[in-house]
Amino acid sequence: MATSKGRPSLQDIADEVGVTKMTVSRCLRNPATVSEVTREKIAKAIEKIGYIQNRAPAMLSKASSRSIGVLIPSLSNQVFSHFVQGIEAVTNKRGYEVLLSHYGYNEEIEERKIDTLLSYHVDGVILTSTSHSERTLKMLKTAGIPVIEAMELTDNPIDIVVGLDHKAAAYAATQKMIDSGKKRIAYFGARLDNRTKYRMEGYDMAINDAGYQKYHFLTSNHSSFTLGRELLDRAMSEYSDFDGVFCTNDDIAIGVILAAREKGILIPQQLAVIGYNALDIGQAITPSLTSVYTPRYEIGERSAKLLLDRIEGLTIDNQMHNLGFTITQGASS
Amino acid sequence: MATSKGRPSLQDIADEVGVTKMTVSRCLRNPATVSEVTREKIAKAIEKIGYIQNRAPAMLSKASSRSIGVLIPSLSNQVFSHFVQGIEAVTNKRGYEVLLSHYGYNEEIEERKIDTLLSYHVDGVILTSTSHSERTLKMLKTAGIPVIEAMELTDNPIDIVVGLDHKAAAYAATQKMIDSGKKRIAYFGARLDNRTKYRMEGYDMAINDAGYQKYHFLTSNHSSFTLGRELLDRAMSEYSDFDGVFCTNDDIAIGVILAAREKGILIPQQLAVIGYNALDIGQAITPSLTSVYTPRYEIGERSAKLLLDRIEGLTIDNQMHNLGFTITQGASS
DNA sequence: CTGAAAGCGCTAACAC
DNA sequence: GTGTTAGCGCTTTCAG
Repeated sequence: MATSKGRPSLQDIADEVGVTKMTVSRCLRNPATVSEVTREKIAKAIEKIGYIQNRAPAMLSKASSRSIGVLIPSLSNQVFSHFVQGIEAVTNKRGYEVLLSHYGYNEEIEERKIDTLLSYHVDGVILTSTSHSERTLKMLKTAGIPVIEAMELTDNPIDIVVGLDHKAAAYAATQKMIDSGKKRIAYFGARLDNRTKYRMEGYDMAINDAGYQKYHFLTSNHSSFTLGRELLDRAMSEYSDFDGVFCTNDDIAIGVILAAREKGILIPQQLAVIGYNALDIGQAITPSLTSVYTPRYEIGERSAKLLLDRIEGLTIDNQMHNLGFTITQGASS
Repeated sequence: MATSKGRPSLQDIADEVGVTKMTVSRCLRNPATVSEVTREKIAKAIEKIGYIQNRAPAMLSKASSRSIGVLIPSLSNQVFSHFVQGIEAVTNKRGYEVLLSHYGYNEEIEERKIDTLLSYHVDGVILTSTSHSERTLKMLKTAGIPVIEAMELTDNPIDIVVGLDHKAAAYAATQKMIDSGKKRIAYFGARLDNRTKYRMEGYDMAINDAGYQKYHFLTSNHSSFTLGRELLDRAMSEYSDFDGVFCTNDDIAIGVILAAREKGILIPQQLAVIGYNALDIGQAITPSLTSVYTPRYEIGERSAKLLLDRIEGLTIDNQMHNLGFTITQGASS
């Protein structure tokens, strides 16, 4: 009976203890259903043999895998790090595992990664975008598992959406600059993903409402600190009398502040700067950065909670969860 | 025959086409072994039905899962983002999937994550540290799969190690400062993980060899820009006449430069600063940061290559792969 | 509280 | 080029 070759199985533990693998299986999932003596013997045997769970059979039977898939666009952005921490705070507590994938803001890669996650029979998926390829949508539908779209809102959700209104946030940030008396405000954008587009729309609307002129400076390059400098140079060579910049993220905003200081431009007197996401580094520079704080940890938590609730069959009251934003006042505006 | 309830299976496609699932299975894994007519019919059926792969049976049979596990300590550090990109460049090309986990520099979490990865029957694992819990080591041994330890070197490897000599790199960086005439050089360290310790040892050795005095300023907080400022304040209140700082990472170094500039300290004349990792932001500030470039992308590539080679049964010539470092000369030293 | 049997979906090995 | 059979390791169901 003892298999004893290759990776240990429940049978190996059962043999060691002198019961059937069924008893061991029960003991692992619900210790209370096994007598205390047996339970202790099994625990010792598992320790001794070094048993490692095997998820394959559970996946094969229609049983749930107690794991969820999470897709993030980038591995080097604190925003998504906080987001995942929020998710894991919930999954840890409720006994689920997270399978993590990143797709570099690329819909095709997203599609491939989702394919892989589904092949592992995840019980649900959390996505960090609201636009997906046709095949992605079809696969998710075929899989028939709950899906959360997180970070941004949409009128056309797959199912549940948890995020914030980036357009409104950008509107508020731009309006704040307008209120402070700035009249020639530029928008610096990088990497043309959805959220950047929403932010630009918010900026556009605020500028329009004020009756001012729009100035877009965009690049499809990945955002970075040096990009802020480049965009500032470009903007200044085309128009010299800006008095404000709303940047699509903090990295660019920091780059702008650093470059502006070198050029002797006074911030915020000559040029007000507002960023987006309110990352730590904004507090390390002088002047400290005014930014839009996005509650990504909370978005992660809420997303996971709703997903697990739905997986476990609870009914969700509403589909759209807007977790808002706040503007953190720095000295740069 | 038609199952048609729940997720589509190979049988559903087989029924649609009028062959057995065996033919479909062959067609998926090795299209050349199936007639062209059948192949096309199967492709259409898969498209129509929306078949999603199921990895569970393959895992159950002793077949390889064609996936590897990768453990990284942090989700918000460009270093590991580059590292994973290097890995995926190789796995994509060779048809493997990556299962990603992060453990926040915590050995216990690493242990749990490895447990999970093994439960998915990954064919191999890439770790980003060389110190692991007893149980981690036992599990990896029991699983009997190839393991790579990446990023740092060790005398006591599990199997293959790919990385660089952080102590030597730190020694070189410190020596460079000494060569430039600096005599009172401090070390700023955060989060006391292995690599930070190696860097401190390199610093210590260089300072000792020069016959100078060591000055350690450490904190176990997570590294960040604001930390650089705090460490500088602490250092200056205890000793006022530093002329150089070697920082355990670029974030801290940037924080130091920004704070020093505010205090009117001239860099590098009054205070030379050297960082570690040579991230993009070091080029965005003035003065640009001198730093130690670590070839993490290449480490990722090499790690993946060696792991897949070993998985596929090739013999690996040597266990220790030192990929070196270079010092990028900025204006801060 | 514990055991026995069936089956999840796929693939390796062997026919034909 | 395609079909048949057996079995991976666990859980579900039904007995005892």
